[in-house]
Amino acid sequence: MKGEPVSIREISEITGVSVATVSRVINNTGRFSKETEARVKKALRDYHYMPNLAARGLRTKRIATVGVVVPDITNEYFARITLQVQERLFAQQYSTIICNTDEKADVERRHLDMLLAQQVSGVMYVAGMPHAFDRLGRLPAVFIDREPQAQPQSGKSCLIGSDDRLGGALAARELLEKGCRRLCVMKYRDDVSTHNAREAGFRQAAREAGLAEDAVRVEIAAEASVAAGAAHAAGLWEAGGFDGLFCTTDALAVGAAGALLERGAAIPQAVKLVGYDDTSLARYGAVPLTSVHQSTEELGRLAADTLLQIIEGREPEARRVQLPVHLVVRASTGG
Amino acid sequence: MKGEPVSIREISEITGVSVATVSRVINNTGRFSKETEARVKKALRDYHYMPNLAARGLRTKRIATVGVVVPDITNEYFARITLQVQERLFAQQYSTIICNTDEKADVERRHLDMLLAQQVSGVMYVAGMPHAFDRLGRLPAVFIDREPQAQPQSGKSCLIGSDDRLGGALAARELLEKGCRRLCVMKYRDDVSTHNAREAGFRQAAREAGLAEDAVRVEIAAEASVAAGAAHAAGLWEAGGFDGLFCTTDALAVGAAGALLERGAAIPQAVKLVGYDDTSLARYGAVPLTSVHQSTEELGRLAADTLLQIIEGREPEARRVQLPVHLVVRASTGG
DNA sequence: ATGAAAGCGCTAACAA
DNA sequence: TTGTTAGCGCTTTCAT
Repeated sequence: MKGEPVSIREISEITGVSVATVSRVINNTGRFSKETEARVKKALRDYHYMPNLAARGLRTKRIATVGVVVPDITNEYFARITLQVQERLFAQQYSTIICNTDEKADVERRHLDMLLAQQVSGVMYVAGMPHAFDRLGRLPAVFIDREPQAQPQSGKSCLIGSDDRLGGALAARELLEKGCRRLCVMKYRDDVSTHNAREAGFRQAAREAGLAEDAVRVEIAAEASVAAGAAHAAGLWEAGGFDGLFCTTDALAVGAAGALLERGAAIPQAVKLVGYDDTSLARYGAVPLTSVHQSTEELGRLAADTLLQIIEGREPEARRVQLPVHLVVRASTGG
Repeated sequence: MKGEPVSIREISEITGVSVATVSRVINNTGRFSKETEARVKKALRDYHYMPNLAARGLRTKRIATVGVVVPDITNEYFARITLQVQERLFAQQYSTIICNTDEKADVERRHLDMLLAQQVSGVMYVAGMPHAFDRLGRLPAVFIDREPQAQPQSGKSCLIGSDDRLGGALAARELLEKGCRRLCVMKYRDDVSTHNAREAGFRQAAREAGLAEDAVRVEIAAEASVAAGAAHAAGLWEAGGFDGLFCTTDALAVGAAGALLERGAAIPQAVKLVGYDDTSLARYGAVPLTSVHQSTEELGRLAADTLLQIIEGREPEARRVQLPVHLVVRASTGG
């Protein structure tokens, strides 16, 4: 089928026009007659010409590839965003190199070095932990979801997120409305902007509903896993109990649900539970989980478009976006 | 932090040796004195030299990048394999471009063209549907999980899979052992090698246990989704019922479980259910699901190593591998 | 042990 | 409208 790839020079020889003209036709730059255009295009097709992207990249110093840095691609929520970003960029003829950091700074650093060596034209951080910024320089970058601690000063970066405070508030209001008074928040780490904002929104809503400042207990989980959720929920329950629990991630909530049921705490009768991200675990889990839904489609789409705008030198529509979220109510708060 | 990237030529000027020698030191080829080596390496470090991969790729006609083609990265099973592959390749200094095809032939074709234009040194198909082979040519390729219909003749490709017949047989034996006699298989499509093998293994085991040839009903789902599983299970149930159902994918099984419970069919008392892939949905779903477990770690690791072997001209350890699978028994078959 | 120089495929001045 | 040419950063003969 496909022997050696044919180069622009061979097309030039075949058609009898110069390589420059062939290049012009390929890139639709400069001028050329309708007639040569037709001849060249025919040859391009007949010989299955494919541009050598390495050569083009070397010459132009930019390549239609962006890096996507994500902590864990097996996390459904991240995967959905990543997929959306990839599809959107692909539609604009960009390829994406997806890099999984496992939340490890040194892995992220190596990935970034590699992306820079590839001369990628931009980097998308999906829920990126704020690590290897020094490497980024003036490279166009868009951050989805999590806010980096130190914005690279270049002014070339944007933050596309959801309204996490609102998400936390929605969770609190749901629990309060369903009669809960002894509230807990189980959040993932203490240094992740989104999870902190969820907690803050939750507490504020609780305060506004008249609860005492210290009425909301907070538990911090080092991992966003089902196992961690179970362990922490067990601890909380034995340490005195509660009637409403907000977990800043569905996986934690699923773990909590399991541990609580095991201990005889009926959901939603004895304890009501709210998760975050509205993943399939929330929909199909043992206890259908009330959860805060973020639009991954919108997030990914907007982030991809914004990154392209920065790359192409246009002014991005917005440097800081907070998309709305909504609550999906299920059995874990009584339907 | 990071200004313009420094080139090999600048390092040459800084150290006073020729670019050729710098290149030799970088790639550890040819000869050079200990002394120049030290001087060059110091400069490399001091000035944060990063090779321009486009230039290198242009010159050597090969780039340490492979494409990974996957139908749906939001599928946990595929994501786990993909992640494993990516990590393994990354450890060997290869980057991966992950391409999501959504099972669409034209999307796959465009991805493949792009990968070829990038001059990737190989392609990994994760559960690839057998489409755009004509494009592949002699490019090293490894197929994980699904068998392509037309093997590219190059002899440059391998198939790394699990023992799907065994998986089907394990499912059948479990159902039979737990007393089921009216068996159904719900499988994903009719043209996917793995799912066909699962069905075949299931039927064979049923036969060997003395069931009549036509005692196993087969239902084909066009999508591997929870919704499709629910719809087909409902149809099957109303069409006459069964007491044992094997779904070739967990998502189908989860959907089936929901639909059956809705119709008053208790699991596992009235109906026993086996899924496939042992995803988190099986572990944490409404009905803990007995499921066939494949080692995604092993699959990904082996596939990555094999692809590298082919790329680097070594003889791959095996052209056709079938890894063992095992059954994880949970409540859906009575624990 | 090291250097000079060619050239990978392409784009972008500059010329004609 | 088209052609000529330089050169992107790197590796790799071929000299020395």
